[in-house]
Amino acid sequence: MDKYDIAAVFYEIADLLDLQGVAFKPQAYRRAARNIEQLEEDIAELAADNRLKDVPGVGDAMAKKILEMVDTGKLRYLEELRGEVPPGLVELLSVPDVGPKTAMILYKELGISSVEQLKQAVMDHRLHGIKGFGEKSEEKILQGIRTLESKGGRTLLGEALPIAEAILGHLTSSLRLDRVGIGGSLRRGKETVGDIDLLVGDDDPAAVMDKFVSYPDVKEVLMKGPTKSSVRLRDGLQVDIRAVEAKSFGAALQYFTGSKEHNVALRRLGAELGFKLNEYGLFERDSGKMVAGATEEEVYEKLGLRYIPPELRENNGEIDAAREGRLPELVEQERVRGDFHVHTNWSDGGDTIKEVVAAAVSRGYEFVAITDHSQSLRIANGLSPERLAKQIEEVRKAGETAGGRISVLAGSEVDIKADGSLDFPKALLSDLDIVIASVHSRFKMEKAEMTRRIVAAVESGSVDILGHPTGRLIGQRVPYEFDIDQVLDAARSAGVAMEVNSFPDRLDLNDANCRLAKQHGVKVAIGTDSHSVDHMDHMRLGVITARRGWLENEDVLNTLSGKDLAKHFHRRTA
DNA sequence: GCCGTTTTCGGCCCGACTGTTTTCAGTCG
Repeated sequence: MDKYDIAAVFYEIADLLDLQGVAFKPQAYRRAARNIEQLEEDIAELAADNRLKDVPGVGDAMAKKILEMVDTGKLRYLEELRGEVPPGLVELLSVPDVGPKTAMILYKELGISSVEQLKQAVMDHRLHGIKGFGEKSEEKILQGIRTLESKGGRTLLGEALPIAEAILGHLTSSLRLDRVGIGGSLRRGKETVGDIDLLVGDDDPAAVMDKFVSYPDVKEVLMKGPTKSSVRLRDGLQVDIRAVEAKSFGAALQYFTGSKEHNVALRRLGAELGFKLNEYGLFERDSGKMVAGATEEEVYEKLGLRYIPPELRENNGEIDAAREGRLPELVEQERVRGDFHVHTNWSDGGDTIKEVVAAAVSRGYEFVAITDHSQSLRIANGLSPERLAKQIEEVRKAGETAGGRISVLAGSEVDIKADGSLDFPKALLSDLDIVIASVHSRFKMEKAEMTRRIVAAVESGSVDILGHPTGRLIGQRVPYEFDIDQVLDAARSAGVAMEVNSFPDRLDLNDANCRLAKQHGVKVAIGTDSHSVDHMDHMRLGVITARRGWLENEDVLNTLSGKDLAKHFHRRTA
């Protein structure tokens, strides 16, 4: 069993103990599970060295259980617990508004032990007679089940962000709000979010709550109080808002941005320094005196830390780095000088080369690469060698027309064929300014074969960027199987960059792999993979993903000036 | 079940909101 298996066992134990009404132990198991998941070292090795108790939250009892799992692959204690709790009850906990207490009552009173049975019972109004359950309870639970069924999944960052911004616009259209912002996983830039969290610092919160629930897209008001409200939008997305006094805005923003793990670590640090940290501020424990809270910056400062950007707040080493002054200077959207990956109506894009160039100019870019598909991708109207040669001329002309305002790069997103060869002859590729190579077929290859295929393209001498390197589509398609370390090593030797494809359902490389690329000494090139000029705004999603991967300006080729860029890609051999 | 400048027992984050309860329990974040 690896660390994830062991953590999963502990999470399940926590749920089972919760259902039995056991206090405190569930938190202890969850805390240990979280720390086990984040271990850098191999847990079997820790076990062999008798160092399991070095893991925070793991004591004698849990160390023994981990040993048993490492040795036998099972845990008797878990089997026992499962025997005491009807199977299926854990599943009930996934229904919003059903917690351990409710789940146990439902089982004892009505024998319910699955979501399906619960749904049936609610429809038959069988919850009615039970003490503590009324009409509203049934309605709420039914709503919860419907939510679970319809939106079991999460919402893409690229979808949630514009919605959050629209709601903020609605609030500020008629109210003068000094301090207002997005919190939660959306602010941290996670690739998907479960809901949208908004925060307001204002001394008239009631007006904000009224305005909030009047947003036109609201389908249902889940709760509304003087400082806290929740709504569900027509598309099923839940939005929470919270209001605090202006003097607490920074502390509240920090608190509601999370992550939970980051906050736990931060509060612990605060406690060590004699402070109490909550959503209202940072307080001296003894005197109760407030020492920070209006801004996030001062909260971090008083804790002896450099300001930690939201994208890093995952308790992945950022707190130590902030204390020791070695946080990365993360790449910034303002430093992005161009887009490496844009399609036009020559293949499957919607707009002309001229329109793409104009869109790039209007975004203040210094360069834009025209990268249409290659001949094998028939479905996308991929270019034949002849058409590509013709397109290169067109691109050159567009560049001249644009004058000195922008450099227009002639490029291609060339297919990596199943045998690892490229979809255009080498001589033609050498006429281009920039070549992205991508896998678009035969996704289900065996791992070693796929690795060879991609490495061959990287080492071809014709490629500048590996396009959407893992091929995943968020929530739809898993990455293809290949050895990413091997590909990154080859890319480093060949001077090939990894794309961060910023299309909302790709974000490929993802955050963790961005960090991995940097560790391998490989640069990253952000491309929007735009199929219409509107898509070019997705650049920010790629930047956020790179930031979550701890990347700095120098790690990201989009920050290079046109001149340095030419130098960078010139190394490609013909 | 873990942890300790509160150190081997007694805490463990806690505030907001809802529904049904007539003073509070349960859930969520």
